[in-house]
Amino acid sequence: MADKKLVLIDGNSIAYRAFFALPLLNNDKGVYTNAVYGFTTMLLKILEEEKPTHMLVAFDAGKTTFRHETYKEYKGGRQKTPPELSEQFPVLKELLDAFSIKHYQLNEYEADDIIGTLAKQGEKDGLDVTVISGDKDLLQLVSDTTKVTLTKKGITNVEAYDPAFMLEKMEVRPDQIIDLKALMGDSSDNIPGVPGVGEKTAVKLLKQFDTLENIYENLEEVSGKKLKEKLSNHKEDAFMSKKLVTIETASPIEVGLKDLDYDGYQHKNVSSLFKDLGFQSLLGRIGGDDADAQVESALTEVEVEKLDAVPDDLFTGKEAVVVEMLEDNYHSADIIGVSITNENGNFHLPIEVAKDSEAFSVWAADASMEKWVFDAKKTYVALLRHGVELNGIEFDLLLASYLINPSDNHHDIPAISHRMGEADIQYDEEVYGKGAKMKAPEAEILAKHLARKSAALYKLKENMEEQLKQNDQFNLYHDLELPLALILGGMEHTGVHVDVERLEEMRKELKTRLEEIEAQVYEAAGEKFNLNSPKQLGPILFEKLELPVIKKTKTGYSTSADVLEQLENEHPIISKILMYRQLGKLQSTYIEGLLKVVKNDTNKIHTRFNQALTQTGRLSSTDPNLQNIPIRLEEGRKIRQAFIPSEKDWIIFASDYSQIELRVLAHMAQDEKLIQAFNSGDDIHTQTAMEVFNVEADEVDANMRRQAKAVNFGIVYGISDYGLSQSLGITRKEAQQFIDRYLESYPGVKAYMDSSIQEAKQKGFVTTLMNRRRYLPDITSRNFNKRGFAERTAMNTPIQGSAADIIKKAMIDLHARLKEEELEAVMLLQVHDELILEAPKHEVDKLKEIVADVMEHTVELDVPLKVDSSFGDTWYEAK
DNA sequence: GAAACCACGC
DNA sequence: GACGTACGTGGTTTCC
Repeated sequence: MADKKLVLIDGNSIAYRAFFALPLLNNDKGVYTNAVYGFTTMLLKILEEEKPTHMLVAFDAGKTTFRHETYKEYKGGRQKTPPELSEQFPVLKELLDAFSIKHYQLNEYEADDIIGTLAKQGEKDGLDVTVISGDKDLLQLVSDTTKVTLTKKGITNVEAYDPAFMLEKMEVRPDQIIDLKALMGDSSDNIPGVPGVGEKTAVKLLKQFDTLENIYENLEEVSGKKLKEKLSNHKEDAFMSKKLVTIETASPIEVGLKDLDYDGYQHKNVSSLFKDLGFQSLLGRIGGDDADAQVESALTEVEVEKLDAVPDDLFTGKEAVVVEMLEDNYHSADIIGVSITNENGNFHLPIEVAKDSEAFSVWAADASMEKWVFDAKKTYVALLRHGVELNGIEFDLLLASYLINPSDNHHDIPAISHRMGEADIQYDEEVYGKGAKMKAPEAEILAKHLARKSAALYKLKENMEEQLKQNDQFNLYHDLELPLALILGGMEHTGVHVDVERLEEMRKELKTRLEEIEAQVYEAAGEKFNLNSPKQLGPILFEKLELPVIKKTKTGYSTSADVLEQLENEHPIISKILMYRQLGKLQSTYIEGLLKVVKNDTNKIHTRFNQALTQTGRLSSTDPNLQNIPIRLEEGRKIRQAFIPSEKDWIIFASDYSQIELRVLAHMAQDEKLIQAFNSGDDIHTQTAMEVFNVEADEVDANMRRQAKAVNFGIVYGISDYGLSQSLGITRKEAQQFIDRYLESYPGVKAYMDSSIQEAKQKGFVTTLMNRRRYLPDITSRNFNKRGFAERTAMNTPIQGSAADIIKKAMIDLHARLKEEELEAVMLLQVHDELILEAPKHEVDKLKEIVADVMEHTVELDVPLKVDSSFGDTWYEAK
């Protein structure tokens, strides 16, 4: 037994194993960590059990290897690495650095070759060698002094192969592994082998003939005519395969054993990273006496100059700017500091210095001076509140990150930095605390934290823009989302005027009615209870009143509206509960909810549109959500009476796209029938009913139209047969039949849907008209559910996302047009397929023409876009 | 503070 | 046959 021990780890293989073995968890900062976590548990185990004196983790480099010269289809057809995994590789390397473990990759070579080369050197120098991988190919390296440990199931469940165990388990010797692979091939690496020869046959042949060469020299002795034929027909494939699977043990590596000395890690580096990654459970496993002590941060020192006046020569025309607030509502939050980074360094400005400085305001307003920010809208609105107009915003890290991959939630400077392999920054939570404990740190710490943020911003611009260009998304980013951010900022800042007295009136009226209904419910139930509690309501309905149980939830009886509606004829209490729910919702969410957020000095509401959240490209609206103000039921619709113009003799003006998603579908699918349907101008749901039920227009009754409408709805939102069955109250089978009939009626749509799924499988993502992306890693999942969901998403996102692209572009065009025509009208809200404006009454005629014109022609599709407009003294009247 | 349930819009 | 099913936001209750 040698006293020196070399451990060689196949980094890619173990990372892949860990990624697929563990659920896709991310830490509280939104960085995916499952592969890193799995890798770490394995690493800790190895350190404990193997006690290596020399160590290295090898990674694959890039796309091509010298093997591609032999066979250009090598590893062809392989699924692209999911972005959720690729983004973990930089973190993995950080982890290895923290453990002081050497890692290495070499252009044109695979991790296998690096490992093979070092294993041979180790053997020669008399070291015990252990190779760790999940790839059976590595077994060819097994010898008396080299053992290969393969992951079995999961990540820490492993099996160690020495020559004896190999013979027992694989029935071949280590040197026969390459012959074995040459015969059986390997579909995951696209290695052909001999078709029809699997593991069993290959082992049998090798037992008889020992080597591949020997098999072919004695082909006549091979038993079985078919097998002989197959072997002789694919001789070239077999020998090429052998060449491909043979590990290069003399690769031109630039590291040697002397570089691989391993004498443990610095405890503080590892524990600090574990804390960063949220690996609380692993902290205990690395022991150390300061496990609970405050870990000093591993950050490098940052230089920042604190300014109490703005010097004339501060600005260069290319600066990264961070305007920091603690609370997330930038319409009211205090600015706690401003940080600027340019080629001369980092500079910190207290907000009083910034907003009172003439030089700062002039620079801010100067569009020729570039500003690079994270969240243009937030930065713009926050400064606007302090009377500073920010022009010349050239870069928005938030929008860039969102467009590159919307599913990477948590788009913030530290998280993005870590994803890009820049660790020299802390998360806000670490500096400010969270929840009730959140507060600004002392000035020195704050200045440094903000300096790190603006410095990161300054550094990341080039790389992010490069990624956008490579994705062909730079136009989407630069000419659509970035200008839109400022328009949205303007809308939010303008706010929507509210008739507070009207809301108060409604509240009083509702309060009385709610109390009446509540009393009636208690009367009918025979006891008082909390009517807002499903947990208390359940037993009353289903035990005391013995109503039939239709659906259960995880925790008890379901009392949702669709359940209650089915019970309406069973007991008079039900309709009262439904009414209570309906009115209660209006009262708490809308009346009281809106009253809570009205600014008392102006009676205005300032929502925030989240432009970097939805997976489809739509906006969302919070605090309050003005995209879900009731309209369907009259009772709720009256809420809209409280939304009024901000000036006397002004009106509310609303324009909405008619069936934009279905029109987009017709265009993208190039379905003749659907295009024809829209060109004819007839009612689309009736048209669908005619197709699906195979009847003439005058035979379509209300029920058929209703069903056709639900199917159209399903197509647009990508719902499943189950979803459609729920909305129509039919069985899943019947729903599936509807969908099938729809797709038969519109063969172009069917072909398009299939191609979307294919595209997702091939590229790993789908795209919209303007190149927005959505990654769908689940598209190849073996889990029926996940895959089904991914498939429906692949069909639906290009439609919904393209519609989102279009209305966003319309907003930019309309903004420009209103200015051009010198109208006072302003946009207030966007609700996915409609725009709400306010304007002086006398502009109405012009608006009717202009708004529809802009919206209908912002893009030209193969079907017309149609817009309906209306106006009135309140949002309610604009219908 | 988080999870569960419910309900509103597109 | 699985297993839980468009995208969001927000209110209330309940539990830790």
